[in-house]
Amino acid sequence: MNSRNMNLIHIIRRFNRFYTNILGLLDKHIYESEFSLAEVRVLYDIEHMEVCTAKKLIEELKIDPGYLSRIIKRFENDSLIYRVQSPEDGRLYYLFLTDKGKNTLSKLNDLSNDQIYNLISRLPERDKMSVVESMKTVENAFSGKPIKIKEKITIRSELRPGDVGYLIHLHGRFYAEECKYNYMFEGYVCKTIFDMFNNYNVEKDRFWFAEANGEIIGSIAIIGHSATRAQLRWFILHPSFRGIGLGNTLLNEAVKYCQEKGYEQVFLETTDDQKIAIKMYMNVGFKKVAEHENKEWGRKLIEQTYELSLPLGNMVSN
Amino acid sequence: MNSRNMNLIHIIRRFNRFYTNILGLLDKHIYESEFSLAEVRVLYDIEHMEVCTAKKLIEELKIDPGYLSRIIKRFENDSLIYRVQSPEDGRLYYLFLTDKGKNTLSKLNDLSNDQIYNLISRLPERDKMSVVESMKTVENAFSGKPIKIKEKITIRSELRPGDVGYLIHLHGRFYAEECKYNYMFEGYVCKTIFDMFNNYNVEKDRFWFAEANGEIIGSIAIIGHSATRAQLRWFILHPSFRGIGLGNTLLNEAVKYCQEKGYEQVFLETTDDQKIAIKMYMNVGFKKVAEHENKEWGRKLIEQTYELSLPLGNMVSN
DNA sequence: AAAAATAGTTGACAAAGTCAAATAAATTAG
DNA sequence: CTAATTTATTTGACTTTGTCAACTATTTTT
Repeated sequence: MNSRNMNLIHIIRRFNRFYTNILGLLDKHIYESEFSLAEVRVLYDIEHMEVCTAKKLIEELKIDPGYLSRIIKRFENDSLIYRVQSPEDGRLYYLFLTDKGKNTLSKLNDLSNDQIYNLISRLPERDKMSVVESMKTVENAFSGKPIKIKEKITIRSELRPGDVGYLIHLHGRFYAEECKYNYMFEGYVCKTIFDMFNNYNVEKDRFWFAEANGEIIGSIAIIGHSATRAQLRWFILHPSFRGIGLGNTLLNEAVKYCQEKGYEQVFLETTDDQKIAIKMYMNVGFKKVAEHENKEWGRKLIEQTYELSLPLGNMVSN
Repeated sequence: MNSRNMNLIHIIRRFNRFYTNILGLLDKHIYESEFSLAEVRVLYDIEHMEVCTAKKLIEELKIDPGYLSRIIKRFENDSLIYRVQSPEDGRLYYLFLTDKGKNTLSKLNDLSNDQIYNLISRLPERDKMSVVESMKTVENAFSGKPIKIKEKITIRSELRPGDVGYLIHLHGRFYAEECKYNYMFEGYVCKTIFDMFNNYNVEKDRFWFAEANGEIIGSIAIIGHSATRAQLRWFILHPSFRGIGLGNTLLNEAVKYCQEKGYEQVFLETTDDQKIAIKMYMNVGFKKVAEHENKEWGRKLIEQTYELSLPLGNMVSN
């Protein structure tokens, strides 16, 4: 352990002492409630785990099984939670919050939020940003992975100022990082967006943005070209949020919209190296109808056009 | 409490849960020692306070007087500490570590250091630095010390993929928020970027990006139109980072570059509502040379052209 | 000199957490 | 198919940790 490391260690230890106090301060309201810290964490985890059993809580919270057992018993007596014995495995009991339990937790959450609000509200806006970014940095570094939690992702289809810029940013950044496209690609995306705006109409065109923590992490759009023909465009996902079904969710939203709007033909343009996206397109029924070479973006690529025919009257059948 | 704040609160709460676990992990070695966490903190504080009494420890550690009294008694029995009654005030007892106590604490410290070393040793050097910087940021913010924000901002003039997208994002977002421009403005910025890329040349064109926490929070660019004439474009600052001289820094960089490149005339286009920016432009010597009306972006605006003449041979005089 | 305040101590207690043994259901080995 | 083993949870007995109020000793205030 060299002296540089010792320096880091000292700073980290000081931070730990400091943050222990902050956490203590924030948890004080819990001491004033009828619940212990462990109990609140149990309530919280029951709410946030999809399937919750005592076993899982023991692992997650590193709590003593006997201790937990009694907490659960007390919660059940107070009808904050109820238990359902698993039909497949009689040893397991699934835990659920009752309405009363949800209510109680929600009040505790509100208190907790207030405490944190008090802590940060007096900070100038840019310091808030710095603090939050710093926390993300620490968390990412120590957990070894970018944070991704699917439940925190929201999808909205309203187009807001700044959205298309961010969309271009994502395209420029990740096509360069992953496919080695050059800067001309980002310029090309700018042009497609500009052209779109010249004909933009909320009645025929639609964007969807997936957001996590208030930041756009994915997008897709449908642009109408005629009453029956539309184009699917700008389908992209931040790499940290792939593989969790989010791409399919966006794609399905887009196709559903086409059906509802009565578009009979949807086409899209992509390049042959977008293997995963192409698989997803084909899964929902897109077929390749044309291809040609493109060298504009620093690599030799095959640009491909895919088309999806939507059966007329599909809406009626639903 | 608005939704932006709620987002911050969620991130902070997640960080708190996460860091509670980290702290728990780090404290585990203490559980394996013969001391409780409170006891270790008492030992630590006796060592680190110049003059230590029970009273001070009670205030510092927010520990129960009775509880502390017993801890001190035990420590004295184990001859980890010794007490000296104050000659001025017989109610006070000054607390000191014995050699044995110092030794014990030092071993505990070593354990603690090792734990932290394990935590950070597997991180790449860059991450270690950013973790430590982030911790300092959080600590400063919460302890009321203002964050020296300008120290955390870096300016780079290299154009990277994703940059112009983010630049468009900033324009779309903040011109809408602050000047009520409509979405067409963002489309217009896309077009200006696209046009620029069609003639982009690193020898004549240059971008500067101000970054805080790895995120772009400001930009400016110089685009050459001929050997002697250039345009200043895309000057924008995230509102949270205004008023700290950053705008002038960027503007000066841009003008300096023009001088170095031998541009004799620099012009820029803006709108009459950009009062603060215009003042900055005029401060460095820009003069209004033309104006005309523009209604494209949802408001009646006066578009203005400013021009700066750079004296020939200015470089020589330096 | 009496009353009030302060620093620390003590006893009685409650809350939080631990450990090992017990129970009940599932899985595996023979 | 039964016995042995494993797994999820529970229970009893216990320790540790932390709290509260009453107490002593000393100093400060009135």
